Amino acid sequence: MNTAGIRVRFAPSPTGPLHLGGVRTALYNYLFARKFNGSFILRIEDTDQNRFVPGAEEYIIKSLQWCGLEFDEDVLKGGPHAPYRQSERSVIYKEYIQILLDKSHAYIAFDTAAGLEEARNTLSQGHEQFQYGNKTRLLMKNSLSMTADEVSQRIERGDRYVIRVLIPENQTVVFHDLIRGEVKVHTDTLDDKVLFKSDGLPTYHLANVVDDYLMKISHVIRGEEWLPSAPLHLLLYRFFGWEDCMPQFAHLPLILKPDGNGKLSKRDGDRLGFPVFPLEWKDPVSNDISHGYKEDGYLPDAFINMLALLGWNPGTEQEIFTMAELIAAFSLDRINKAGAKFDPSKARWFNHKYIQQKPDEELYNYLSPELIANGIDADREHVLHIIGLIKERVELLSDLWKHSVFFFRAPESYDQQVKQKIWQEGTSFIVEEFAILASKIEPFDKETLHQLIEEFTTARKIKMGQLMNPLRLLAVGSNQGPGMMDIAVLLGKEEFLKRIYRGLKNI
RNA sequence: GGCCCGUUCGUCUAGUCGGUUAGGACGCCAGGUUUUCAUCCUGGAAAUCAGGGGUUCGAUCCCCCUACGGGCUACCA
Repeated sequence: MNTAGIRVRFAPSPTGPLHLGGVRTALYNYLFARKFNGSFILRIEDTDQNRFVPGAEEYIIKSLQWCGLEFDEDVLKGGPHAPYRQSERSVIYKEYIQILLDKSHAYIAFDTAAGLEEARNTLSQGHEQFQYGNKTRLLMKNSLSMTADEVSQRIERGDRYVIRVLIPENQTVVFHDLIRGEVKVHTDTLDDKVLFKSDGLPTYHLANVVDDYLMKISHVIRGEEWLPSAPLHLLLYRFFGWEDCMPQFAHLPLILKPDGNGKLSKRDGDRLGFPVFPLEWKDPVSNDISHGYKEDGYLPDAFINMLALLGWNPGTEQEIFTMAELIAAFSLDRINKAGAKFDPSKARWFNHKYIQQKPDEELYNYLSPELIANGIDADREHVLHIIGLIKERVELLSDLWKHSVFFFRAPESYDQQVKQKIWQEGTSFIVEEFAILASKIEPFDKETLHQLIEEFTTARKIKMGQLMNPLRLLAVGSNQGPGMMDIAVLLGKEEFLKRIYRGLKNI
């Protein structure tokens, strides 16, 4: 493969929040670009004003930023092929659609919505659906079926019209997809797609071909939903005479819902309780809030790692990758053909792994705001210590607080199920005896405490658990947490004993 | 309906020159470590490679058909 001048683009439509699949498409483009020292470009495909959603573009940019996918050219920083928002490039498309018109590869069509509806009703024969194409185009109201005079008259009087591609008859379009190999389609099954809408803006098909050409895109890496229209795009390159510099195509498999079949959608996340969006999204119309990976406590590198392996694999047994490792290992030919069902529990596993690896200092940044929000003013060193003890058991960053709260607050209730299991005749007495001895030790550190516990349990002929479990229940309120001695030491002698006595009274 | 794409453990996948006890990971189960819960360690169950035909001494791997699943089929991307 020629790797000189690699340029790829991520081209979302700002019609709402970017979901998992979109992020993965962006990621694969990014990985591919970085691997070959190419350029990664963001192009906003906002040619449909009806579907414009305020805030969506900002959301997309912020999401990708959070993921660590930085663009070389985009709407904010510009670049040699600005503007990068298609709504700002409308003059360009007008110029190019005219070329197609002049070469008779496109034609003007006046059909109204009602007219098309009628055609769909009357021209569908049996099981065959109406298709605006070689069999029907002469029956419709367009520059092919009308005289030139009639056409110009209609235009002059202000009739609205669209411009359709004129699909050639009886040809086979063949192209090579980098993931799927050779794909062949007969032109008679293609319809005369609208290239230019009556509102003066192009449709995706025209805009993406013109822009990819103008922006010197070398590879188009996009979702499988575009595969059926790829032959049309190839035809457009041919009509423009750009076939020799046409980008190579790679159509990615879809991400499917975890249960059943079909494309993953926002609904599945709500239904099964996992986020499908990188960042939280508040719908500007309904005000509905959708969960985001960030807000739910996922680390961006874990999220990216998980996504990278959903549909691609390195051919080795490595599963944990830094971005640099992903860039080094990535290749398009190791992308799977079949769709991948999304597995939320694997996403959690990745996050768990990443949290375990994270330095305590970094985790501190996530826990500290939560402490402040809960009105806790704790010494940084102290908190760092706690994080070191609990991090191996937290799956989500948002669990950091849940797993450490008892270090900052004495329990208000005691798990009665646990009590039933561990509290025996004489437990209160043992605990009280122990508390008296513990109050005398100095220093109150792990070693000294350990020694005391050894001596105490040996002398009383009891098992360690008979002492430790009740202590834990009184100090923590349940059967959770790191080693009991670590907890006691971190709490400090005074607080520890206070909890013991208070607990004995209230349990 | 038409066109296109796909099909290896429940899930993500390895397997790319046809000969493997079909490997790994998540999840699940069991055991061990531990003062608890987790972590961690060990082990286990789990795929007649969608089905049927070929080609071949031999097919997960090559060819064909069928089934099933998915995508597309807008003046949306």
